[in-house]
Amino acid sequence: MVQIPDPPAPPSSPASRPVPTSADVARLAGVSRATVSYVLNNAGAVRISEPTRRRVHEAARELGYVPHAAARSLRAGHSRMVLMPAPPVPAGPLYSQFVHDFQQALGRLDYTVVQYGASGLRGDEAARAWAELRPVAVLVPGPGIGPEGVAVLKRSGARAVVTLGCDRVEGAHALLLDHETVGRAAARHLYDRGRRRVGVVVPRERSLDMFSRPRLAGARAALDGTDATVTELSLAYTEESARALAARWRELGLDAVFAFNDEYAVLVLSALAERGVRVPEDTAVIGADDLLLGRLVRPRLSTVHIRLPSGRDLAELVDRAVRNPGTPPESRELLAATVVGRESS
Amino acid sequence: MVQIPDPPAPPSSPASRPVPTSADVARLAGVSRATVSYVLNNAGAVRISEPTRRRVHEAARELGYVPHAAARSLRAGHSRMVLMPAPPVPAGPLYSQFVHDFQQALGRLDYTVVQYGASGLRGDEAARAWAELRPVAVLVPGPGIGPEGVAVLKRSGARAVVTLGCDRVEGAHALLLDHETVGRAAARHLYDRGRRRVGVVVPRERSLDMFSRPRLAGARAALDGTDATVTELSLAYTEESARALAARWRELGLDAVFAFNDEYAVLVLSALAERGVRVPEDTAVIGADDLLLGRLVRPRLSTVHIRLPSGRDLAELVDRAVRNPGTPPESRELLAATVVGRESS
DNA sequence: TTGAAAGCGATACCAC
DNA sequence: GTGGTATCGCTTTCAA
Repeated sequence: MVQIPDPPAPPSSPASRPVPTSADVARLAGVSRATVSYVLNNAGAVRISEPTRRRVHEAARELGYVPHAAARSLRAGHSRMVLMPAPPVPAGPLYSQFVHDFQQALGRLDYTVVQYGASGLRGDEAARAWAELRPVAVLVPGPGIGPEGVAVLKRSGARAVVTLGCDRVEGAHALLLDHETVGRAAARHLYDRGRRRVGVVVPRERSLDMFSRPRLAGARAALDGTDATVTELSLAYTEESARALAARWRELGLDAVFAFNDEYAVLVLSALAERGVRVPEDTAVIGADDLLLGRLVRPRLSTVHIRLPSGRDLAELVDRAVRNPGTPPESRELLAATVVGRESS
Repeated sequence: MVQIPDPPAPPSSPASRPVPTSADVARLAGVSRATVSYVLNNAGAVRISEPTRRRVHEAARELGYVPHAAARSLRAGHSRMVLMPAPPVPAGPLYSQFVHDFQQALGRLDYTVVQYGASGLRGDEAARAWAELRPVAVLVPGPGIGPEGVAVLKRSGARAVVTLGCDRVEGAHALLLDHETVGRAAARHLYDRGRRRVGVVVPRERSLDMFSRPRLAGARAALDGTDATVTELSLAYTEESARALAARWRELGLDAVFAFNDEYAVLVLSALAERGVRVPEDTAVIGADDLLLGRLVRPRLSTVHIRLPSGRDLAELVDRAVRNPGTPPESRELLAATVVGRESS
C-alpha cells in the first residue's frame, strides 16, 4: 500500500482524524475487508480462525470502529426502520403513552422506530421527504398524507403505510380515530340528562383543529333535529381565556358544555367554580379522553373514554403488513367511544 | 417499451417493481445519470438546456422517483441529522413541549431531528447504535451515556454531543438539570412555613428514578442537620395507590409532603381530601414543574417552577457547536428552581 | 480460511 | 451543455 501525501487538509476539520472504516480495521488487523465483515457480523456460513477473529475484534476496538448504517442498508437494499412523522403539535399524554408502547413493541420485533421531525413540509412534499429515508413502514398521525403520498411511499419501498386519523386513505392501512363519534357521544349524553343549550369548547390552538372540528361536528350532528342548540366556544389553554369565558357565562345562558378534552374541561371547571357557577346544577360539564386528571378534580369529571389501539396490537399489524405486503389494507375502527358519567354532568 | 417476461418472482414481493433510481430516470429521459443529478439538485455551476431539464423532470415525475437519502449522505460524507434517543419513559408534558420547540427551531436552521427509539440497549451499546447513524449531533436525555459513549460518537463524526441531565459528562456539552435543587427548594419552603415532619413522594415507576431520586436527595440534604425529618413515600400513579397512602396518613403523622411533581401532588391532594385531611392546615402539599394543572385545583397547588431551556436556545447551541467543533464543551445550569407558593402550603 | 472484486445509489470532477 | 467515471462504506459471491 503506497502512502499518498494528504492533500492540504480543509481548514474546517482541524485535527480530527477521519472516521475509521472497515478498511482501516482490516489494515490494522492485517486481513481483508471481507474478513472483517465476516467476523463482525458473526457470519455463520464462513469459519474464521480464532486468532484472526481476535485480531479483528481488537483492531475494531482500538480504532473505535462503528459500522456505517447507511452504507450497510444501501448494500442490503432494505432496512428495518419504521418511520413516524412527528405530529405538528406537542404530544398529549395519550399520544405519548401510545408512541412509547408502540416503540417498545416494535423494538421487540426487531424494528427500529424513528420519529422524524420534518415539520414545515406538507402533503406530497412531506411524503417525498419521508420516502427518501426508505423506511420499511410508515405510521402517519393525523391527516398528513393523501393517496398520492401513499403511492410515493410504496413506490420507494415502504411495505406498509398506516394512517392514524379520521379518514381512510386509498392504499393505506387505517386506524380510524373517529372523533365525530366522541362529540356525538358527549352531546347525546348531555341531551339524555335533559340539557338543551349545549356549549362546545373548541381550542383556539389551530393545530388541534384536526381533533376539535370533528368533535364539534359530531356534537352538532347528534343534536341536529332536536330542540337543543349548540354554541361554539373558542378557548385558549390559559387561565385568562377561561376566566374571560366564565365571565360571560350567564349571558351565554348555557346549561351544558362539552369541553373538547379533559384538560380543557378542567380548565373550564375551575373558571366556572371561581364565578360561582354550580356544576352540574347550573351547568353540566363533560370532557373527553378519560385522563386520570378528571378523576382527581371535584366534582369528578364526566368524560368520553377513548380506547386507543395498544402499541402491541399496532406493532403486530405493522409486522404482518411488512411480511406480507400483498394483502389489501385493513381498516380498524379504534374509537369505541363510551361515556363515563361522573359527578360533573 | 418492450414487455420483458418477469423472472420467476421471489414469493416475497409479488408484483412490486423495483424502486426507481436516478439511472432509471436517466434512461427514460435519454440522458446520463450525471445530468439527472444536476437537474434535480439545481446545480448552479452547470447549465443545462431547458428542454433537457423538462425531460428529466418529467421522467422523474412519471417514475415517482425519490432520491435515496442513505446513498446521498454516504456520498456526501455527512448529513444534517440531529439524533435524540427517545427517553425510556413516556414523555411528560414538559418534555413534549420542549422536544417540539427544539424540533421546530432546528428545522429552521435546516437540520433534521430524529427521535430514535432504540430501547433495550444501554450504555456503550446504545452509543454505538446511535453512532451507526452518523448523526451530526446528538442530544441525550438523562443519564444514557458515559464518557466512552461520547468518545465513540465523536470518533464516528458527531460534531456535538449534548447531554440533558443531572451530571456533566466528559467531552459533551451539558445542560444540567439539577433535580436536587428542586428537592432542596421544596423542602426549604416547607421548613420555612414551620413544617417539620416532611414526606417525600417517590413514584413507584422505576423509570422516573432518575428524576425522583435526586429530588428526594435534595430534600434530605436541605433538612439535614435541622430538627425536621424526611419520610420517603412510595406511590404509584393510580387512585388506588393514592387512597392506600391517604389511609395511613394519620399514623404517618406528617405535616407536609413534597410530591415529586404536580401530577403526583394533585393525586395526593385528591386522596387526602377524600379522607378529610385538610390542606394546608393539617398537611402542606407542594409539587414541582409548575404545570397549569396546579393552578386549576383547589386549594391551588404550591409548586417548584423549573425553567427549561427554550428549544430555540438549545438549537442555537447545537448549531454553534456543529459549525465550530473545536470549542470546548459548554455547561449550562438550567434549573433556576423557584418556589411558587400558592394555597396548598 | 482468506482475498479480490462487483455493486448498492448518488454526486462531482474532468473531458469532450 | 453533457457524458463517463471514481468514489463514499459495506456485504457477499466466487476463486484461490
